[in-house]
Amino acid sequence: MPDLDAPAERALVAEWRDLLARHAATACALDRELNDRHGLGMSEFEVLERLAEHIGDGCAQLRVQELAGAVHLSQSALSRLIGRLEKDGLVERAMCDADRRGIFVSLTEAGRSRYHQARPTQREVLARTLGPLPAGTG
Amino acid sequence: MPDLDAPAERALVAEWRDLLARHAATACALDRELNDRHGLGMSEFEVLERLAEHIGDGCAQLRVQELAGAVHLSQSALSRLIGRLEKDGLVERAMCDADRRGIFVSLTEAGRSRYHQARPTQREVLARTLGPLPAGTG
DNA sequence: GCAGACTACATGCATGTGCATCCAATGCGT
DNA sequence: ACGCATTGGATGCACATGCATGTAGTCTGC
Repeated sequence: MPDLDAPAERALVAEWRDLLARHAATACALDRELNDRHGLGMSEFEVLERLAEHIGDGCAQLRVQELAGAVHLSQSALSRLIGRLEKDGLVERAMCDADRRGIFVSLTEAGRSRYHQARPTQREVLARTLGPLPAGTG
Repeated sequence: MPDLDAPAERALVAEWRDLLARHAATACALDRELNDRHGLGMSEFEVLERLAEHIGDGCAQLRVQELAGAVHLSQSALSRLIGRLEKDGLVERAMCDADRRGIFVSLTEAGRSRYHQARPTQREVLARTLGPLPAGTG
């Protein structure tokens, strides 16, 4: 059996706590600023960004499942998130011919515009929150 | 205005996505295993751990506010979390004489026992999930 | 000692999430 | 072509969270 206070274990716990702290700080700040300034949540922005990035690939559409992996959300949560974005006119759902059960999600003009407005805000928050490594964690 | 595709910015985004991925993977695995094997959530475990650690300080009690900072939860969420732990008999709430509006939270025997049972599980998941750094992130 | 500001915690409410499930469509075996 | 397992996505439901607010206790100024 491992000794429970081994240095390796303490380092692991410290790393986990640091990860938790950085995630909480960044996610919180991101959610607040994106919401206040652009009416977007953190995950909504991530989805818009994936869609915007994918457009560069030539095909302006992405299946729901692919997005799920990108934003670390369950399939059901992503389905509703896309529903919200669609309700706000930021994305559109379209069926795809090959797999008629699959849904293609694409950015609307409004969605592209909103994304471009929000991106500097997100980058700014990331720079502010992730940039400065917290010196003393323990 | 900054050029939006500057390397520094891309590095920032990559760091953020890595953080998100590591957090999601670890939190998800942790929640699942702690729940399956010990009936605890991730945050519940964290609270028990803080309480257990604090006992070593000589005083077996912690104010709710102090726990909030440790688990990155809102005050209301923490209040309800403590309520759940109390309902399960894992912690006890006690008033403190000095500030009668403050609440001291302390581990019960059952809580201490549960924590000691759950700790190896948590450490195991951390080692499995955080230990192997993902080599290729970009 | 009392009024008002403030602090610590609890609670009503709206919302986002995951699990289980449901529905539609595809693929496979016969 | 038909039945059955599987996949992609939507939905009912339970639950955890955050915000705003409520309640109890403390502190300051008078």
